[in-house]
Amino acid sequence: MIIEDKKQRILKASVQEFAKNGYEQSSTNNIIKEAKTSKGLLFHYFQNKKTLYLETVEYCLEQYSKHFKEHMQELNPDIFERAIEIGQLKLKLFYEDPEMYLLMMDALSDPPKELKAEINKRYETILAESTHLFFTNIDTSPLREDLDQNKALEVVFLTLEALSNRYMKTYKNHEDKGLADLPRVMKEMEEYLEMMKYGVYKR
Amino acid sequence: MIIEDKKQRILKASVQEFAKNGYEQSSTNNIIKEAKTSKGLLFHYFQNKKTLYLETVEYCLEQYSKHFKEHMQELNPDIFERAIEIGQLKLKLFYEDPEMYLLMMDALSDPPKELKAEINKRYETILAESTHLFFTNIDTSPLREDLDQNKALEVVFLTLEALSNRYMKTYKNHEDKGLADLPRVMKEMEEYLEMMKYGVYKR
Amino acid sequence: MIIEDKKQRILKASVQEFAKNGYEQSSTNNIIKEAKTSKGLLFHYFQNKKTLYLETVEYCLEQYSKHFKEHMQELNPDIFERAIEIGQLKLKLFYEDPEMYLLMMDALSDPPKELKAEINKRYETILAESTHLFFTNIDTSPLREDLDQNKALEVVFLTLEALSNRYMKTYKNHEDKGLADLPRVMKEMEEYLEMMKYGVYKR
Amino acid sequence: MIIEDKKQRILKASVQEFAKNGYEQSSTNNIIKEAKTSKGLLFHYFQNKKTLYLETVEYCLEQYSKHFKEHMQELNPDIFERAIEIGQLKLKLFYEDPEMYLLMMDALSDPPKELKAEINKRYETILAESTHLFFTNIDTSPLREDLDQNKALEVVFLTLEALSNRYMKTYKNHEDKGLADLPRVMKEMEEYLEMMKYGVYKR
DNA sequence: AATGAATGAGCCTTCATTCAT
DNA sequence: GATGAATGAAGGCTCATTCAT
Repeated sequence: MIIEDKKQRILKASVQEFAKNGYEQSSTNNIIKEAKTSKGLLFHYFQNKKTLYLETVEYCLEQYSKHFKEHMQELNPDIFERAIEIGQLKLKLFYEDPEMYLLMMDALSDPPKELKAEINKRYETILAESTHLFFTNIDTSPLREDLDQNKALEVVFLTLEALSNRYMKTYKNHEDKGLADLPRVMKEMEEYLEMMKYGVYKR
Repeated sequence: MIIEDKKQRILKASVQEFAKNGYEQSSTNNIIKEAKTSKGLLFHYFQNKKTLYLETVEYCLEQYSKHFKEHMQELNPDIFERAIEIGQLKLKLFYEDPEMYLLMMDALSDPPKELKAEINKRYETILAESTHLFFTNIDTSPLREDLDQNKALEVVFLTLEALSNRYMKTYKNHEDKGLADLPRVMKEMEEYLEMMKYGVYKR
Repeated sequence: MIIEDKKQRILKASVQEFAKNGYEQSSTNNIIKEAKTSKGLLFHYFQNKKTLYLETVEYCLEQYSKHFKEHMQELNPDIFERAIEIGQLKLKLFYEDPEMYLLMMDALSDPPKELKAEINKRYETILAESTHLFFTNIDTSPLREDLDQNKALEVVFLTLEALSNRYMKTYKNHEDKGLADLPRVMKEMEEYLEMMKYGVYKR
Repeated sequence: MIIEDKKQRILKASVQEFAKNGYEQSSTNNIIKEAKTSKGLLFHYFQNKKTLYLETVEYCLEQYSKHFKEHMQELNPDIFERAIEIGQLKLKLFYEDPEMYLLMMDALSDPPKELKAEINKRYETILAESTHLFFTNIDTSPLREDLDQNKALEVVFLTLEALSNRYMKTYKNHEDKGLADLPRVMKEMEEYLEMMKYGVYKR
């Protein structure tokens, strides 16, 4: 703990810096200033910027999945209920530490091209698992029978993603970094999912 | 024409560089190398990197809206038909010059921090107009009456955006820069929109 | 006249720019912007920056000595009266066009080292003449006999110079470029010279 | 000592470069070439050119006032004796390290526009003190009673300054950088002051 | 006469990384 | 483990000057 102090501080500072500025635009100088430590030490623990980024992302992911597992209840077989539950959980985690969440998302969905190969290779299992989590053991009986079932499930997934992207972009664009109130956002999410459920047109 | 030669080449090279690397990570060195011209000339035409970026984006937007207007048919009052038409048109424009399209999108949706204010100010009208284009004179009679109508329309818009984002990301992530075949993508888009229309659950 | 229009404008703009920023720090870009003409023309009339500077200084000197001769009265044989007259005249010329005066002084007393040789060679006659003007046909009879006469005269010259330097520096340091009122400055000058007088004159 | 080696060398080289070329015209490239070190190190110690200049001037001033205090004797109450003593001391210091002295003088009397505000603020106390040193505890009894006493003292100060300016300019203009022999210059200074003396003193 | 396109050297500054202590 | 001195390549940008038109 005490011995890990400095390394921890570097990691924490890295989360902030990378989340704010992205990989290339982040500076190890800023990081050590924020972490109140020295250049040498940073490169002693993490051989180079790449490694630092990779381990920072790894650190975020560990935190994330630890919390995720803690709060994860039994999965609801109804795709919409499940989407709401997962969406709510993600929102809660985002609220707890927005920078950590943002960095993780950014790293996974739009990694620095220098590291794309490495990151993709490293996390394809995780990504697959998390997708699996969403789609597995779904009760497909309420689905319209004339639809390609995979596509039907996927459109729910897609909508959830779109909402989350939009919300995160809103957060990033605001200077004050204030968070919209959680219940309102959850409400909105449910409304949109509801429309997916039964469509927007009369039959 | 001949006189504008070099300036054009700088602009073209800028589109490529900025689309590929983003604002900060792009290098004027790369641009002049690509445009086969000199540092001095670049800064003779464009006072600084900011201006170069701004004018490059402007150039993309002009090209885009010129083509857009050319191909724009009369707007269909049915929201889904309209979404399909607009979606198809955007896809076609994207196919014609993907980098130009990407840069424009990037600049508008996630501008470099340093230029955010300027870009937002400059294009808020355009953005408003293009949103207006989507939502104006829609026949709302087929919409379910128990829904908030604005939200209903918006969810269609959101879905279209989500699909387009996903598709663009796929393009960007592929090294070979091959384009998926157009008809297939259009087909997919229609399927997803269809699900929005009547929902994914039985009634 | 009309044909010389542009050349004149370049010259005028050069006076301003060189007076404000000195030789090296001045930019031909600023000059053509101020003169509302083109790069090409500047280098057509004046082959290079050096020549431009030299001719600008020459232009100032011509203006200066033209005015000087116009207003020059018969020289008073009393060294103090003469100092006052010359001092007043210089002050008046400075008031008429401060930048022109400043540039000229600067060029002669502290030329850009690249041009030092050239300027010194070109103006040593003028400098000699102007010094001669001060010292020639002085009535030395009131001077204390125990003094080296040349030194006695020179100390008057030196005092005049010191006052003028101090005044010019004051002008340059003020942002607003306001000029102290002329009569007050002349009064001050006379007071200082008066003190000198009893030092070098018999009683 | 050993550890400060490179920083010292940069400082020394800066004194030379800035004294020779002035602030804007000096190049950090020249400085590192002279100091036989690297670009990176210069900006590691001094964040930017401004800071480098400021710290270089500071360094000169420290050296100067250290030496000044060391050699300063009790102040003579006679204004001319005091002027001679101070003049001699300054001359000696100038002889010991002309570039250092020149840079300091230049920075205080004609600072780079960009830094004028900062320098003035930083050194107004020093300037005030050094002026105070000249004028404090003067025996005014030998002064002519018909004169404004402050002006009388000031004219002595002004003369000393004028002489020193002239001498420094002579030094700067000579390519060979040879120094006129010290005793001769001191002699000359005394002669000029002597002439002043009878102007402001009673007989 | 008049324009401004075109050039490349040079400017200050930032950066990730290495290494001696 | 911990520091920060040291490096040089690369960044955006300015400059005087030339030249085709």
